[in-house]
Amino acid sequence: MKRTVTIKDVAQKAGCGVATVSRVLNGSGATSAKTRERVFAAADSLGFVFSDIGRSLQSSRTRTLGCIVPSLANPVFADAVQGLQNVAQNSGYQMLLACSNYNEKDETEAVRLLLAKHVDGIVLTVSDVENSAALEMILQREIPACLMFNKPHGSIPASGIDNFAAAKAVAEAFHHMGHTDTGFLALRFRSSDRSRERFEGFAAGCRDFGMSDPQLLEIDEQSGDLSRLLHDLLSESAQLTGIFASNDFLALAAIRAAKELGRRVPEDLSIVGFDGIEIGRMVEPSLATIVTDARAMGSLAARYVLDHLSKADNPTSSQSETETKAAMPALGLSYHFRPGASLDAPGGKNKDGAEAATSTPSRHLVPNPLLNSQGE
Amino acid sequence: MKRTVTIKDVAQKAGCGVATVSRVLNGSGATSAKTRERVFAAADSLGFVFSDIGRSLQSSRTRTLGCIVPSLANPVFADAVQGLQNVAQNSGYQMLLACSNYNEKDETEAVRLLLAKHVDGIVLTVSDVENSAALEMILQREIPACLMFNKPHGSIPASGIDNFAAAKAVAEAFHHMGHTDTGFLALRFRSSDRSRERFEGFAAGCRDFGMSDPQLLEIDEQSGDLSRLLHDLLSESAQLTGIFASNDFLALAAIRAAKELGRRVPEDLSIVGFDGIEIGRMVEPSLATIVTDARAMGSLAARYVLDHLSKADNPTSSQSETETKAAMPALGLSYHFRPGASLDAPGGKNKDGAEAATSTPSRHLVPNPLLNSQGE
DNA sequence: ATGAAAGCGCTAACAG
DNA sequence: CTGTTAGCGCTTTCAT
Repeated sequence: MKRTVTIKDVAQKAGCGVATVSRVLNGSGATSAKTRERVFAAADSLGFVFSDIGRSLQSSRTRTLGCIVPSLANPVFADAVQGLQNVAQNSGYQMLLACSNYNEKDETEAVRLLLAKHVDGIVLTVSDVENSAALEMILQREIPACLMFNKPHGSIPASGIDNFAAAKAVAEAFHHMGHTDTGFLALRFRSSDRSRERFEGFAAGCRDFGMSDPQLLEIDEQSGDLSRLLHDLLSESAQLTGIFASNDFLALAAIRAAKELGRRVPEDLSIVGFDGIEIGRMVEPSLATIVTDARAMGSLAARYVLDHLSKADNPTSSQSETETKAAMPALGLSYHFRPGASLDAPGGKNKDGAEAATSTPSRHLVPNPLLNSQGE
Repeated sequence: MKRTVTIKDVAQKAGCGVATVSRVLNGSGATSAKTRERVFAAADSLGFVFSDIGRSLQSSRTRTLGCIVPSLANPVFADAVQGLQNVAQNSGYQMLLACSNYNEKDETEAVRLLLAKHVDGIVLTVSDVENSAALEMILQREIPACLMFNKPHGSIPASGIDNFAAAKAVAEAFHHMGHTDTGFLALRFRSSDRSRERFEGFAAGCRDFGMSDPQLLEIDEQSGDLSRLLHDLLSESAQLTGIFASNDFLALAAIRAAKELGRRVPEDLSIVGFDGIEIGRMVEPSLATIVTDARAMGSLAARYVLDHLSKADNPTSSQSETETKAAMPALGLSYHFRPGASLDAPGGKNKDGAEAATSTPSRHLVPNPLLNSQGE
């Protein structure tokens, strides 16, 4: 690897001091036209680029955001990262990305590394907000941060939707179709607060609508392959007419498993997902689900963090004067229920016809000032 | 944001010099048990973490890999990044991720930023290998790098498959089903060397099998929304019985568009994709496609780069003595054709029955020494 | 308008 | 065994 060209090299070639080079190339301080000329020429011919690491050491800012998601295999997270990435890029920030692989050890280690790298802010999704060493480290360091998909924690806000309410809307949809015996299907139930919130909301909804309590169908990630586990689970709960899966991925897998078991979807079993990934609209039957805007979650979180970088470093920041440091509520995003062929009345005898599916009144809009028309 | 705890603070609290702290915490050099004790205690109570930026400045290594992909919205790239991420993480490297948004300007800018941040290596996918300012910068800096999805360029290897050959296999599949009039559907044809290679391979295959030359159906990304453009394109080329889309995303969109136009797939129009994303197996009709292992492309590229970091910095490196600097071939990966319901004989009268689809002899295995059983 | 020098956090070389 | 110091690349006073 070629030796790096430093500001010294440029100074030497231009026949001036390093300070002058800095001033010229940064447009700071006054310089004479002739020096400018020589410096530009020298820098150019040498292919000089400022070293961000020298710069960072001096300024204690890295113009880098850290991001931690469980995995990129789930499009929901990939989308969120994309949203974050776009915002960051447009603001001249780079992104250090780490995956927690759904486990807390990697999560904590990732934060440690990001802090060591002195990222200016962090956007992340943790498995359990209430019990995360990673979050504690962030809180202690008082570095600007924002959660995605989770609930707010301490002074750290969260961009996401109201999982509880959304899950309740799913119960409503099932009820609307005449279901009473349902199940909630979850992978990593214990270690995912999102999963738990959705279950609670669903259960509450079922109670509200006079349905039986949903049965918890939990999949232990470690014990074998998903498809076999699903087969077992579905066989054991043949009495259920509807299943709410904690995310679309799982819902899709469940549909496949049900089909393999010879159960028709939705005639024999209705299935509803959560997330609203695009694929859901292309599969057969199309997937009924809660649609969320993962991309927006990423953008919103990124914008929040960028807006809260230390004032000194962020002169253009639009921090509102009225904002208090104490309360840090959720950055609420809208969601809505998307009907799909995977949900019908038990036995497929939906009397209302196709219209019934779309009549469920479940669009929830939460105006968000941070989300402006400029998009990302 | 709380002031960062530095090695000096620890030294002061432990009542010793900074060098001692460094020695103790890094396990380098000899130290007495009592000092060790005090240093650990001090560091611990202060919550000290080494600053990578100070370290990097001194060592000129960042333990960071740069990665540039067109977008994360396409699961193919998300998977590749995931593969890269896993390898990097396991080797103690972090990843700076940038998206080029399929345009060369962002691509070049991203490289500039990564170089400024002094990443130790770069893994990327460019739109056009033959004409990439980004690649030139990398070449000039002589920083370890590896391409993904592209062809090798100069001394930069590429992990990927043989697009030309794979596309030829698609022609074979069409021919096998009795198609003669086909089209090649591409988005961003001009700016994607992958697209072009696939077209060339497909055209060559068509010639080999005595079919008509495939018609090039090009979509100009800028001129309106995809679905309308597809409608137009499909309407104009009603005489074709088969379409090969340059990637699965496009294939899926084409299927949808065809359906909307009232054309049955595959009876009226067969469609084949490229990439083998998982969704393809869940849609209706299931998508015939070339299956590639994007994840492996990422892993392989990462491993290549890690193996080629400057020897001095990478004592454990397993660089082969025989490897020459001159030739830099492709890091070939295997691919295979996956039959699907979206491809049938014209008119849906496939005489061979379902078996025909699977009989296409097109599995290509390329043993790769870099890809060991340890996975990522 | 410009150069010299301090200092950001760290490691390595050199003294003791 | 341990402390002192130089220097990594850069910006920023402070002189000139």
